[in-house]
Amino acid sequence: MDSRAEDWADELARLGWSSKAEHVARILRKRIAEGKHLPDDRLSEEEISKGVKVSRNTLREAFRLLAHEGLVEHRLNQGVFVRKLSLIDVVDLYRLRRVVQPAVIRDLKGREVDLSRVRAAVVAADAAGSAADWRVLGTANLHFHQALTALAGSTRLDALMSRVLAELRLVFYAVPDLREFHVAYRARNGKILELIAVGEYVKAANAMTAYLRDAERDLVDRYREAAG
Amino acid sequence: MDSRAEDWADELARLGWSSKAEHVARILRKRIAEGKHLPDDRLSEEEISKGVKVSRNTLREAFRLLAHEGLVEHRLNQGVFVRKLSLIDVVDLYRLRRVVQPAVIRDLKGREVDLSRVRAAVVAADAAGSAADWRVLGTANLHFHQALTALAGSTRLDALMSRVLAELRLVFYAVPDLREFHVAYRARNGKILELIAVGEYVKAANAMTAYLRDAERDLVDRYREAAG
DNA sequence: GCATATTTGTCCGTATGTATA
DNA sequence: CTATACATACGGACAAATATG
Repeated sequence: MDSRAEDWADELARLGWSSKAEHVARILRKRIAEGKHLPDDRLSEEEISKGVKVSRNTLREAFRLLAHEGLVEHRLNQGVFVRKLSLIDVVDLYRLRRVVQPAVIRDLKGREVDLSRVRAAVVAADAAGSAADWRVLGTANLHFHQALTALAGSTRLDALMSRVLAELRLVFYAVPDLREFHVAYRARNGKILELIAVGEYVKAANAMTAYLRDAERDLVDRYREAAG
Repeated sequence: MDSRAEDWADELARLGWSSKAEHVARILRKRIAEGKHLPDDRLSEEEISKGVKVSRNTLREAFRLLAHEGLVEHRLNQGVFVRKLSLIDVVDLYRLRRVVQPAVIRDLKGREVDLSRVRAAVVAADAAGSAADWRVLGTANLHFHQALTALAGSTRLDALMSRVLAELRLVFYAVPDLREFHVAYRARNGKILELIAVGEYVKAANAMTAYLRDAERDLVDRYREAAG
């Protein structure tokens, strides 16, 4: 995509520490999430290493990290590309979500739950409804699901869902206009939250299952007609 | 741990394909699983890069991969160490398993399932019962759970469980003698399999939940008295 | 507490192989 | 088919941090 020098400037500004490779990975992760690099874009080693001012060796370390997360793809001797997910990937992602997410809800029984973050995500989604960019709404919806799985209280599960939703965002970018899609499912998120709030965990879990099934079918259909 | 030259020879023998960094990562992953590098061992860059005959830069890429999987740990300016899991990690791992694994079983309802791989793992565990090394038995038990989650049919879920169980193996190495532990739970694996085989998915899922709860408590207790 | 040796973190130059115009 | 561009991998270099005596 773009690669003007000033484009990197602000990312470079806050050089919070960790290893340089992690830091660069974080920058790229964010840029991909924001759609600055779209699926199938090549991430040139030279261009980016110049942009973030790290050596190519260090940059390659960062690429490995992202490749491992499934955000970028290594094609041997061709470099790394922003991943373009196949239909198989979409199905796989939803299959995983249908296992994990309803289970998280079901397991809330008997525990005290703090729904504030979940509620905040729903509110944000409502607010984003009028926004021009559907990506804002899409992101809010993803936050809802992220916050929901966080209720399980496992950092590893959080990390998993974070990566799953990041991959899903790549799907969003590979499909033309998803405004309608995100709007349609926003309401259902709110319903699920309400069921949880009143302790109807089984119903909530079932609603989640149904939601995931419908969203998958919908997305698959759109994906099919978009590319192939 | 050990680092004699001939020790690397056989790993080097089959230079199956992929990038060199991936290949080195595979070797190290295997060596760690086999206990050749124990928790808290330092993995010297120079030593290993000499051993597998790759440059330090390439080795560092491999380290990043393993660090990302949680098998090794980067300590700034001290290098990478085989990860030593804390009690918090153990709890986190089991919390995740208690969400995912029973859910996988519950979702088998209405689908045709091929239990051959699961059955094979149980058989292997039985066979390993008389083996001198409890690690063989422990590995067989882990294979059982891996095969079970594979029934969900999601490659990402497989990858997740693969990493979770690899981390769990690190816990095993950090605790003195787990022979008794593994023997105790082998039987319960078999019971779960039988319940699944006759289509009693809910009972099987509950059995899995109970198993995970007991195993966690047991492991945590042993871990406590072992180190701290 | 200090000085030295060791090891990591980072970068560069370069040689080789691979894909694409 | 050749040329070009690029990724892969290597080895060397140096500063900075750490471990050791």
